[in-house]
Amino acid sequence: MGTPAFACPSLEALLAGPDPVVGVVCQPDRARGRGLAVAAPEVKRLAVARGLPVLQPERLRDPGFAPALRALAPDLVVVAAYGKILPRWILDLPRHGCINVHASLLPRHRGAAPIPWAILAGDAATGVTIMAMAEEMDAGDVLLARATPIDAEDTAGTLGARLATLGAAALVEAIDGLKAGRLRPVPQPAEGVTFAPRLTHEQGRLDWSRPADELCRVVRAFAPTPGAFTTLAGRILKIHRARPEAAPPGAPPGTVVHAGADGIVVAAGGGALRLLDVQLEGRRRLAAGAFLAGHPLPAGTCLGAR
RNA sequence: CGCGGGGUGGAGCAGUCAGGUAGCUCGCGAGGCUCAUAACCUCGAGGUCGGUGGUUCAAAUCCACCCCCCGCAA
Repeated sequence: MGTPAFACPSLEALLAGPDPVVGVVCQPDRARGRGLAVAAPEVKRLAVARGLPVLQPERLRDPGFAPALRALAPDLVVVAAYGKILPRWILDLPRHGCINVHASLLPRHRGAAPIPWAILAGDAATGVTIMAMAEEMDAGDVLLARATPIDAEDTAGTLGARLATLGAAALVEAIDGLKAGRLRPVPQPAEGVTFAPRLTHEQGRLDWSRPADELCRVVRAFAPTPGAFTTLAGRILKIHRARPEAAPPGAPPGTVVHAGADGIVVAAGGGALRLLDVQLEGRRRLAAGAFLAGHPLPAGTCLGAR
């Protein structure tokens, strides 16, 4: 059971393994994007390409779903970013239970958005955890965890891709371990629990009164989508890539203190943020130099005015 | 039929409303200045203005249809 791209490497890994994948469950196709075209989730596209049966219940208690899932008779259910809370009856259905691929080192960052939250928190490292699912969200016993350092250039995109791969490998390892009987579920420590709820678009708005290194983390956590943003003359300006640095003294937060091919330097609450890749609403993403060719930014221009 | 912005020399933009010589900031090439330079000055190359059709003496500009890119909202 999984829905977005994060779950695809895990599904691929299962397909490559010795155990048959009897079916795939993902969220329903949704009207999304420009023009509200109906689009299938990434996992469904992969499953369909591999000829797997796909279930897409709107609600898990839809009358047709339970019989359909039971008919697949899974011995084990693997969940990776499915997007719905599983009720008791599903957790109890497979003989070997349900295991989950979670993109953090539990008990840190329980919830829907562990990857951006790890970046926002300034964590030096994060990872994936394979756990035996319990009713409480992301609180199940840990079977296996694998860490990866968070690089200063990492974005939610790059980190997510890496964790998806790491998660797939850990999943295979965990299943092997379970079959060999050498994996023992370990309860999560009571200390160190944090929560990583879904991010709202508004949380990507850069508050220039905040320190530059914090703003830089927001940029990385929101990249590539939905993107951190500020405003320029009332229009949304997305910031795709930026770097924190020391600020010249005296410039009020949000003020452009330098603009050139080497970046647009904006004063923050502490230090300054050098904008490297930006995108004006309705326009393409551009490097600072290219952006400035058509949108001159005199020093003193203020960003983020409301 | 969700709302909206856009496609103009290699890059980014103006010009479109009030049809009539293709503009700006860069990049590129040549020359000059300079101890020197990514700086500065001069000159230059480079565009069937997304596509098709229509209106017109004349279309980047007006009309119709199509293709592509992007922001918002979900």
